[in-house]
Amino acid sequence: MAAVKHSKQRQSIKEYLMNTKEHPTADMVYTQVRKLYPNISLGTVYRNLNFLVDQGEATRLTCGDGSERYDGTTSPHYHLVCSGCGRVLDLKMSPLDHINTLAAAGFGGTIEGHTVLFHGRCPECTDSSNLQPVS
Amino acid sequence: MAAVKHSKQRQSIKEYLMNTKEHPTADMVYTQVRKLYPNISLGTVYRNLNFLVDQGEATRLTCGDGSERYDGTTSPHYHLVCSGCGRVLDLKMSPLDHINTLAAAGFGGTIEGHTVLFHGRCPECTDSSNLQPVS
DNA sequence: TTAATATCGATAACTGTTATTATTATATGG
DNA sequence: CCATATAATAATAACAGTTATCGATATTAA
Repeated sequence: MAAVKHSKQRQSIKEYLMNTKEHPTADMVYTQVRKLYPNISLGTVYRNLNFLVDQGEATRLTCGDGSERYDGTTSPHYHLVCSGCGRVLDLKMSPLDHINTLAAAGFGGTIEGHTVLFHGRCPECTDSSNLQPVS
Repeated sequence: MAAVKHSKQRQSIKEYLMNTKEHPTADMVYTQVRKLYPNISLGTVYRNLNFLVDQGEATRLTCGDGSERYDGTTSPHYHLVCSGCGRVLDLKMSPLDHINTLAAAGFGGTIEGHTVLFHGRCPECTDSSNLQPVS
């Protein structure tokens, strides 16, 4: 049954995830939550991020930049990775359900879902031609 | 200028990539190419895979399964990751150019491209309900 | 053939993540 | 309110994938 117990650390990680639009990596979560709980361990951050994803309370994003990112918004939406500053932004567009049908056409198997990642430049980097990562 | 020199190892890696539909990881490439060049180093495999990607002669696929995969087919197409056997398969569907326009609508930045990864079950795993990875 | 240097093989180093373990915090029943 | 059981923690070791280093080797051009 594995009874779940509450912990301040997990709560803090969850609240940070739900209130940020940063799509943070585990290390970014660690940096933030350490401000409230200076003794928190990076292992605790990873363990709880995995826990939250398993519970469906967070989503893991694989953006191909070396480390996984986490998103407290679990409703389906798409992301853009900015080639200027490296940030990951939410895009306001409806779910592309029809592309599953397109993928299934002529394919003998089963399509269960998809992930889409757009790449390009965020509004700031489009305007300024900024090429540097944000600090 | 960095003059490029030919090497049997690189040639062998390139030929394997172009002739397989496996979407192999670096380690899978290493295993294969070692049959022809038993002394090849894993570092050489990584160096040349990166080289080929940089030259536009191969594509890197980030499938979120821990290691990068490589594809000798550089023309745009989409992939399915099978949740049964873990393989990555090509899908026969046309490029979804219109979704870049959808993403750009109401977004202040610039859309340069996208990647799509479908998840589901390959024909074999759909038929057999196989849950084990292929050997 | 020789000289210059790109590439190699071997291996160390690095990064992101997971596993281990003794200790601490949380929940529960008396 | 206290005792007990055990989930969660902090610290740290271990692990996997990848990159960097470096002396030796192979390729190219003169």
